[in-house]
Amino acid sequence: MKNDESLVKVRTKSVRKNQIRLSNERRILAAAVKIFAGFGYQGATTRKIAEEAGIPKANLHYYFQTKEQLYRRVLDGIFKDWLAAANTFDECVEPIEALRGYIETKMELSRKRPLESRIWAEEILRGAPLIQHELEVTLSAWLDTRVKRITDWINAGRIDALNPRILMFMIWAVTQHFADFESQIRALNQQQNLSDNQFKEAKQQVTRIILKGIGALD
Amino acid sequence: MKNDESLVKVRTKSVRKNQIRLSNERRILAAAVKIFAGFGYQGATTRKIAEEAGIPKANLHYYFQTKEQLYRRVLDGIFKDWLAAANTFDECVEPIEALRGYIETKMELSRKRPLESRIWAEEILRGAPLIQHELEVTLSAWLDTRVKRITDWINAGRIDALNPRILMFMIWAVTQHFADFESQIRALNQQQNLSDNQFKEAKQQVTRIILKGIGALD
DNA sequence: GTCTATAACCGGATAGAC
DNA sequence: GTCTATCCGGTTATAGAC
Repeated sequence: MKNDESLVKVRTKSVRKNQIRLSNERRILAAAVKIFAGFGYQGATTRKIAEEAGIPKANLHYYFQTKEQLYRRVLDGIFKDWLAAANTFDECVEPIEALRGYIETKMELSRKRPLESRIWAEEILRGAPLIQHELEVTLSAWLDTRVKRITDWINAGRIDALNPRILMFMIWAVTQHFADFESQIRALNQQQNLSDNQFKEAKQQVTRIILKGIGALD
Repeated sequence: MKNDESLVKVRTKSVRKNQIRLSNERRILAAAVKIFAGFGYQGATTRKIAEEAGIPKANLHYYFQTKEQLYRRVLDGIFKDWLAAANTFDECVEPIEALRGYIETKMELSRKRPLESRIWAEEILRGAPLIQHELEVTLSAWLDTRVKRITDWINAGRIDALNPRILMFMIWAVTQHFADFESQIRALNQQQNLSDNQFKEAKQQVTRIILKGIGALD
């Protein structure tokens, strides 16, 4: 009897602790995304992140031992989103629909989660010191799969003959630009972020130029 | 006589000093471009820059009182190059030639001076704290001029109806991507930078897709 | 699990001799 | 104009009381 009770207590306590840990980790990770995006890896300080999360700095180090560990966790989350954005691409058979869906998904991602895009961009700018291996293995394999599909479309005469990798680079470049260079776009738009209508127009124009440019609309 | 001699001496000495100053400033600025591009503004240290320039840290501070002043000088140089890249654009009458020339010039700039492109990109990523005003005034006026020309082409039916600003954003995004995301491209190209031939292919494909995409080839 | 205090270190900038 | 030594402020990370 006594044994059972104490077991229950231990389990209850352990569950609650896990909930506390999870909830605190989420708070910290959300704060870290903001601060890393705003100041870069070097410019971000654990003090700023802790302040943003509303906890003492020491608590942050209790949950994430080092700044680099925290940063890696943030990058991992972003990488998963990146790969998942291709779902639309894979589900569609037609080149027009697959590419349109992918471009629109990436544009939406830039609109709704620009911070993550900027953290990714900075990591690449710095030479991808922490994610180089992931790029070479996981992203490379991911890209190969999509390259094959595009090659099939070319062989079937559905789109112009072109280098599929360079097409993907173009799509990444254009869509992520709206997140990564947001401050420049704002400065060139009367100090206003693009309105929903302006962004919709951008999305449509980007999609149309690329699809027409590769002969998918011929 | 004595007076003349001393005047000459002073002038000679002054000229030599100016040459020393100019030559040292150039060394430091070149080193600063490398280090700022490789580590970002926060990650770059005056010690690293001084080492790269082959001088003691104190000398660097003799020529540029603060790290921020040095960084501003670097940014100024980059901004001038950016604006100058539009010369081809302005010299050509035909939309095809003007845009082709501009895209190719920007691609060449990404190829030959990727470090500068990355410094610019990081500054924008961080919200353009130091160059916001230049963007709002100088770059904005620069862009307006090009927007007018594109609008004329649209009205003359030479290219499709589109938002000229978004077209320019697309061109910037795609061309600068080859400098800013070089490490990602390398990881997806068997850990090799694009060869001259690969880059040439990229340049041609980028130009073709955009020109065809906006109906300039119809 | 939380928090205050602090150790250990590093970076920007300068003093002052040469 | 050059260089060594140093100050000062800020950063990561941890010790140890609660």
